[in-house]
Amino acid sequence: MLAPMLEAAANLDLVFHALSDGTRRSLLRRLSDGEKTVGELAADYDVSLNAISKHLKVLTEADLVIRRKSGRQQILNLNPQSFGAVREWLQLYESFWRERLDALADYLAEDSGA
Amino acid sequence: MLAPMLEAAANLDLVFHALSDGTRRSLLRRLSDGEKTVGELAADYDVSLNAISKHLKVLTEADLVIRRKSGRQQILNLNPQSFGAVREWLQLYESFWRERLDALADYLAEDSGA
DNA sequence: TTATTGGTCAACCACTCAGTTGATTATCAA
DNA sequence: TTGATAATCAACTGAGTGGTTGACCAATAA
Repeated sequence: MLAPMLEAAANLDLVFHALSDGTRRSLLRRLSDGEKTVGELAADYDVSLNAISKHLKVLTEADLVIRRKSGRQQILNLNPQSFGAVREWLQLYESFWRERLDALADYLAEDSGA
Repeated sequence: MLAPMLEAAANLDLVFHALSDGTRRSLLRRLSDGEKTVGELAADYDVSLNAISKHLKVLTEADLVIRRKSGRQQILNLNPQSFGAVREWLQLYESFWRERLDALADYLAEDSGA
C-alpha cells in the first residue's frame, strides 16, 4: 500500500532538498550513532554553530530529524519515518531498476559465455 | 558491498537535488512508461519547452536520465543505475529505520494487548 | 535553396540557499 | 543578581535556482 505516505508528497520536495547537501547527509550519519545535541554535532564541523543550526532546521522541517528539549539543549534524533517516505518513493522505480539491471547482467553473462 | 558506488558520493548532491523538484520527479515517472523525446515530455506541462529542457539537463547531469540522438530529436530514458545509488545510500539507514519501526510496532502491539 | 521544426544556448529576473556576524532568548551556575 | 552557556533569530552577502524570451544550430521537408 503506497498511497498514504505518498499523499504527503509535497514533503518529498523538502526531504530530497534536505538530502541534497553533503553536510546535512553527514549530520544524519552522525545521528545514526545515537542522539546528540546541536553543540555536539557542530563541534565536528568547520562552519559556525549557526550554520549547523540552520542545517538541522532544514532536516527537522523535512521530518528527517526529531528534536526534544532538555534544559537549554536540543537533543536530536533521526526520525525513521521520513526515511521510509524516500524508500517508498524509490520503490516506484524498484521494479524498473531491477529489471534493467538484471537484463544487463544477463546480457553480460551471455556475452562472456559466447 | 556498498563502497564502490558511494565513492561517487559527490553525485549524491546532484541526484538528490535533481529529485527535490516535483516537475523533475514527474518527468521521471513519465519516462518509467518508456522512452520519450524532449518535445513529447514538454507537451504535458504548462511551462515552456525550454524549462523542461533545463530540467532534463539537471536529470541528465545527475545520471538519472540517459539520452541518445535520433535525427534532430533527443530520446530520453531512465538510467537504472543512479536509482541504485540512492537505494544504496538509503540502505545505510535501512537497519536503523527498520529496527525503530519494528520497536514501535511491538510497543503498540503490547500496548493494545494489555 | 528555403522554410520549418526539435532542441539548446545566452541573458535576464525574482527568489532561494548556505554561509557569515551580531543581537537575542532561555537556562544553568556563582 | 550577575555572568556564562546553548541555541535561535535577524540581517546581510555571494552564488545558484526555476522560470522567461529571443537568438542560435542542426536536421527534415518544400
